[in-house]
Amino acid sequence: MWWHQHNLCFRHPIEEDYSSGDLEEKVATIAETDESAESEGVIDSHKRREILSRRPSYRKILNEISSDVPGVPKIEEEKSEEEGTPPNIATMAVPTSIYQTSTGQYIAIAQGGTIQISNPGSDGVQGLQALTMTNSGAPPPGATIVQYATQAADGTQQFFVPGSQVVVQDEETELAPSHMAAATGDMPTYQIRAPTTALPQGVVMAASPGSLHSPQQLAEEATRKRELRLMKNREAAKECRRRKKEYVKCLESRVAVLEVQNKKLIEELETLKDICSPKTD
DNA sequence: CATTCGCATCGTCAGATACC
DNA sequence: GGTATCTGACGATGCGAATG
Repeated sequence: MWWHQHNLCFRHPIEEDYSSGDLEEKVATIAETDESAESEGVIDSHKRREILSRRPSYRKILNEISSDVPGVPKIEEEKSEEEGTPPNIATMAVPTSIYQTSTGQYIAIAQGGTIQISNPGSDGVQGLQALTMTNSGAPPPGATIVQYATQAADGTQQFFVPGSQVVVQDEETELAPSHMAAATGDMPTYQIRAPTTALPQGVVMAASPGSLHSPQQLAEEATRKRELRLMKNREAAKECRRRKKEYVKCLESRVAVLEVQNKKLIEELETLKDICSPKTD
């Protein structure tokens, strides 16, 4: 029943990257066979159009599915990064801030001054590297942060962290022991430095709220807000696509189940026909 | 080897929807 | 009603296979 209702909701004039429209139609056809098209004519055209125009989110749809149908996995709220923590970072401090660099690396700054850096290409925070800052502390009041990194003129990577400091990736693995704990293997090493130059293009240091005065600061604030919005939307788009994939998978499995069910019913019907009208010859 | 094609993925925008 | 979130649409990019 739920499926029939959702099929009404799913019809959408234009499908996106994953054209699940055919699949949904297929499910609808099978479901109608399965449930004898009982709602046919029940919904008047106006109401139907209203329903068609509103498409609930994949999370909502799948969660409803999962509550109705045992075995259908639920889409978790924030599932990707928090849970499924790989064993190699199990002993690390819980990050309080996670930033992403322009190269796709993730930097997690934990309480106690631990910086965790994950390489791009790995899902979530796999491959995190722990770096302990000995000179880390609470950021000065009013100074907030920064989720950006840049390629410095000397080819090193710089990450900006709370406290107006810069995490600089060494070109050679040459560690500054007073600053960082030892990184193992061929992991890149990093140093905490005071920023030597003005912030690179694209890096915005946010001021504390209420301290914005000049048009330049207002513009910076606007830029920061935009970057934040874009970052959030980027993540939202990723999450949405993940949910859509899951949703399509769910539809596919539903199709498979209904096809088997349909086949069985047809066979049963044939058997009953044979029993009820035996051949005379 | 260069080009083309199809496909997957991503980032962004804009509009719809959900939430407070 | 304002803000946050979700998602369709679009364009860009990268990759592998097919083709000339």
